[in-house]
Amino acid sequence: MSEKVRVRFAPSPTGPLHIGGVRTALYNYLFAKKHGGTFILRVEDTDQNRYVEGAEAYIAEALDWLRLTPDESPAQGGDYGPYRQSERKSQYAKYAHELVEKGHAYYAFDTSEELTKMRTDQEALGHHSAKYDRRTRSLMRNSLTLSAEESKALIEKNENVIIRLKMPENEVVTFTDIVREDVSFNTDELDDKVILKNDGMPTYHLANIVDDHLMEITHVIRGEEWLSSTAHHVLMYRFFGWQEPKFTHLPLILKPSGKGKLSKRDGAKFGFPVFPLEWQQEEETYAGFREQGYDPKALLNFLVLLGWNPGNDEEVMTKDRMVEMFSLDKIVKSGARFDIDKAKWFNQTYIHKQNVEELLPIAKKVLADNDVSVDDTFLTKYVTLMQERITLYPDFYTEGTFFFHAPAEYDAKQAKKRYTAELDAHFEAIKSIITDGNNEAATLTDNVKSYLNENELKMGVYLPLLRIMMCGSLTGPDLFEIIALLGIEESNQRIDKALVAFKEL
RNA sequence: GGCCCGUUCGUCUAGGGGUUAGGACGCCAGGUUUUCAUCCUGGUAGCACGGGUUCGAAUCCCGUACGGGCUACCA
Repeated sequence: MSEKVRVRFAPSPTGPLHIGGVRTALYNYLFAKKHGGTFILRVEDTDQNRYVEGAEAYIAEALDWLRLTPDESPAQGGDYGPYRQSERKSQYAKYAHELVEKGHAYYAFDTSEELTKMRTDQEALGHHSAKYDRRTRSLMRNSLTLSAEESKALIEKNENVIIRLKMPENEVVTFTDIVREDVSFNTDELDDKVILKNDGMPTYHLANIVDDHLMEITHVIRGEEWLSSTAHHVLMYRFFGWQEPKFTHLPLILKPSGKGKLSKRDGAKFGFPVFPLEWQQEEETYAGFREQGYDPKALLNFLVLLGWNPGNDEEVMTKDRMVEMFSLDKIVKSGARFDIDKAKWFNQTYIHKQNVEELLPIAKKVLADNDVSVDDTFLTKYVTLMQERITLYPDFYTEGTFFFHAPAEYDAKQAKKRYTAELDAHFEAIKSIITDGNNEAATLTDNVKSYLNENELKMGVYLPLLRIMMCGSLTGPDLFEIIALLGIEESNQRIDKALVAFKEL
């Protein structure tokens, strides 16, 4: 690649960043880093009606959490700013006018009522979803149908004045998409898209290509929903005489089951997040991966493989490795269904691979959120014990609650199966072993096991019972590690308590 | 409806004229673990359909079906 790569992630601040948007950002980021290029965040806030307070901050925070840090952005600036389209408003009109002058665009004055009427009229004639195009524009009020004087007067009145792109007649527009290769559209099928709105703001189509040109974007990597309007974009580049960037349209992320692309409400419906961070809007809370205890690195790893592969069997990759392996031509063409089980597996795998030291502050916070505070020595041992038993970070509490609260109830079925009052004397003996023995799990294991052996007692009876006494059920890490960590006093108390409770079962 | 894009195990995917169609998640079984989980081993399951082209198609072509996107003064 001879020119310096510049790519942008261009979300619209109309709500929280969707997981598909995160993947788009990731691919842009990886491509930029792979080629030593620049990753730009540009906020496309040209629609004031859809602007949502806090959405831009959300996007920035999400990218930060995922460490997808832009090189240029509204927050940090750059040589091609401003990076918020609302702040670039004054620039767009002149480009729209340039297109009018060149005969590639025209003014239109139709009210929304007139537009609706045209569509229903066309519908009556048997034309479904009629467009404002080469066929219908002659029926409407615009600078192509009105006299120059009439148009001028209407433009000066400035009511319902917009600029539309004029689609050429019967031309085949072909562009190359890196994923899909050649894609063609006939201009007769394309509508005259509005490029400058009545409020003076550009629509996406104009703003996007003007900014991409001004910001010297070399590669446009965006969702497949833009594929259909790319012909318009390409035409505009040609009208302006600008070099067009290379296009890559990403397959969409689909619902885990059923029809359509993954949407905002699917999170609640399927019971998993579709947003990186939790988001609240109008009394509704949308779950976030961060809040549910996903590691951002694991999320990224899961996402990178949803629609791309490194060309070999590698799955667990660091971000550096992703950068190294990334290439646009390995992007898959078809949509990918979102599978939360795989996301969980990645998260678990990442937790297993982490150093205990990295996990310490995370576990500490999870425990604190559950009103549990522990000292560092305990925490280190606890995390070491729990690390391989955890899928999501909150499991640091839920998988080990018995460490912090003595069991309130016991697995009656399993206890009854093994317990009789005759066993009490031996549990008293085990208590004294715990009391006498040093506090190492290994020593405890040896001492208790040799006691059982010497007295010809069954391990399969005493050990499960001892576990139920400590944990309430037949789950959890190594029994003697638990006892060692709980300490002599607490362990013995649990035995006493259970011995009483077992008789009631 | 029209235009555009797509279709390999349930899911993510590799493979692009000759492969026992490979890997991963999930699921199932066995082993390890006094338990659960982890871990290890094995198994399960797929080329949407119909026509061509070819000695030979999952792979190339056409059609059909199905899925997706777009069809706003939204992005």
